[in-house]
Formats: sequence, structure tokens, C-alpha cells
Amino acid sequence: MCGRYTLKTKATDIARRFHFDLNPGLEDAFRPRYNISPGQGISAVIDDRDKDRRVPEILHWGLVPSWADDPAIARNLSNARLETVDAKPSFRDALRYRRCLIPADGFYEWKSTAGGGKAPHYFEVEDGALFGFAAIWEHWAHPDGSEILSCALLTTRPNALMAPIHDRMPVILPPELEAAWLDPRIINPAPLLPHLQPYPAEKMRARPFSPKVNNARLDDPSLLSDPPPPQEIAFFDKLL
DNA sequence: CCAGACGTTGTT
DNA sequence: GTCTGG
DNA sequence: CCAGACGTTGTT
DNA sequence: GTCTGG
Repeated sequence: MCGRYTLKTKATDIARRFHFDLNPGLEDAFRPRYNISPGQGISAVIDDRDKDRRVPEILHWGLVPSWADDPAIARNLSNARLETVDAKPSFRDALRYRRCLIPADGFYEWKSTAGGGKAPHYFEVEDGALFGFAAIWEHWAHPDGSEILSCALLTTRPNALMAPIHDRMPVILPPELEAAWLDPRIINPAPLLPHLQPYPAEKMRARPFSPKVNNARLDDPSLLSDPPPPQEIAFFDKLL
């Protein structure tokens, strides 16, 4: 699955890469992040049909279906399986009408170890370049009148690079598909889905990571230079 | 017809 | 074991 | 995703 | 809201 990622690229570079205007007031939302977790507000890019342009949006990571009685259901819906997303009542409308892209420049997956432990690994695309996770979003009206905008990241089977670490991986949009994925005029997503594949392993790289990332309160650049456990380095070296 | 679920991950 | 916080 | 809490009463 | 189970 995908339950943690980074977005450390400068806000102006993110806006340029995904073609949106960086409105004032988004400085904090787009501050460099090294440990983004479910339950937080995350930066997304959507195509606003009325304005006919791409806009940044802050969405709660964890989707709340519009019919939900309790928004706490979001805790279980931070991901949506690509294989079934078009059939699930919780996701179907969002897939048709509310697709979005989540800017990122790396993500974490945990490898279950023999002793029942978890060893984090860090994954990047194209030598650390920005990319977009394929995601869907939804709105939920609170009885008190307030509204929650929320999202779920799509997942799929792992590519060859990820398979030794984990049995799922997030769906990363091929850049040439980004425009169609965001296009709100496309309300039949079926032709898009075959283009969503496990991202090519040869365009990604991976490394074992410091267990400090386990603690979601730690969100600073020192994580990236903190050494991983020696046994995980050894495990990783054997894969090559 | 009404009642009750609706989801993912990991783990067993 | 399960729920909440980050 | 992982980490960490998880409870009451009375009193200050 | 919509689908499934009874």
C-alpha cells in the first residue's frame, strides 16, 4: 500500500511541474515534507471544470464517502485498489467525477521482517523527480454544515523493484496520462484504467531507510541522512 | 420488501 | 485487541 | 503507515 | 446513495 510519502520539492517547482497557480496562503501547505501520513491534510491537484484550469486543493488523506454516517471511516480508506475501484460503492462516483493527482517525490513502504518487525524502505522515481500519485477525492457534508474534502490513493500490484519489499505499491501516473486523468469531462474512466500500471521498475530506485520514519511526528530533512539498520543494508545488497 | 454493509492493509 | 494521533 | 494510549474518583 | 443478503 502507500501510507507515507515525501514532498520536499519547492512549492514554485511543484506548481510549474503540474501547471497550477500557487495562490498566496499555500506556503505552509507546500512547505517541504519528509514524512506525510494518513489522516493529515495533503496537497492535491484537481482540474476545476468551471474555471477550466488546474487548482491546488488540500484534502484529508482518507476518503469519506458522501453517504457515511461517521467520517471516522476515512481511517480505513486511505487507499483504493485499482483492481476493484470502479466497482466499489465507496469509490465509484469519485473515480468517475473526482480524479486528482497527489504531488510527491518519494514514498515509503515497510518490509515485514522475520521477527514480526517492520523495516522501512524509501522509493523514488527518475532519480528523485516529482511525480503524481493517482488518487480520487470526495466531499462529505457534516450535519453542522461544514464540509470535509478527502481523498484516497490508488494502489496496484508491485513491480519487480518493490516485490521483495511489499505486495502492493501506489499507482504513479505516467506523465502523458496526467491530463486525461484530471480531465473532468471524462466521466467514463474505463479507457483510462488499462494505462495505470505498476510504474516501470527500471525508472525507480529504492533503499533501506532509518526506522526513525516510523514516528510520524518526525518530519525533517535529517531523516534522509539517518542510517538504516546494517542488517537491512545487507538484505538489500543481496537483491542486486 | 427491509436491514445492513459499503474499505484497505496486514496478519492469522 | 482496538482506537486515536501524527 | 506506525506509535502510543487505553480509566475513574476526588482533590489540588 | 447503492448494493447485497435474507
